[in-house]
Amino acid sequence: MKYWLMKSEPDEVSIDDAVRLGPAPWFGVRNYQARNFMRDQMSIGDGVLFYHSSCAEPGIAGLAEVASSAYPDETQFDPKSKYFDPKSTRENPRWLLVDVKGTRKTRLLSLSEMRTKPELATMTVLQKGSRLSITPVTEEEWQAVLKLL
DNA sequence: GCCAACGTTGGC
DNA sequence: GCCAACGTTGGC
Repeated sequence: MKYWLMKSEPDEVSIDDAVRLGPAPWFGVRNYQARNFMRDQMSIGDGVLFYHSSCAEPGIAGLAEVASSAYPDETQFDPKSKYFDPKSTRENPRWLLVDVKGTRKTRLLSLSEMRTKPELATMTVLQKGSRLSITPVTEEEWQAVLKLL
């Protein structure tokens, strides 16, 4: 059992959407490190901190869990999608994803509040220059976040 | 809209 | 394989 923080723009998919939809493909990741986490390290049932980014109040907005193993992201094959990748083929797909199931909306633990908590200071998402949309969360960090929600 | 930080691309 | 140029992320 591992833990993760996954960023989503609430204008695209919010925690409300994720809870309502149930298990849904986490499409659109186009970064190799983030892809590799999904491909190599995620397992069904892993805990996910659902983070709202690029919005008025960025922060952790709810909880979710990994709901599938990795499989190809269909949007890479769709020329009409903004995630289309002309260099990818069905025989050798470049981009994989997992299904993520929103489990519950929580209070918003804002980025600014997170920065005030010493017990969260080790979180990758808080490190300077960190931009990855998927980052691992330690057991200690996970427990510390849960206590604050 | 700005810009720091980081990732990717492509010429050599 | 290096690295400059360019693109993207994402908070502010």
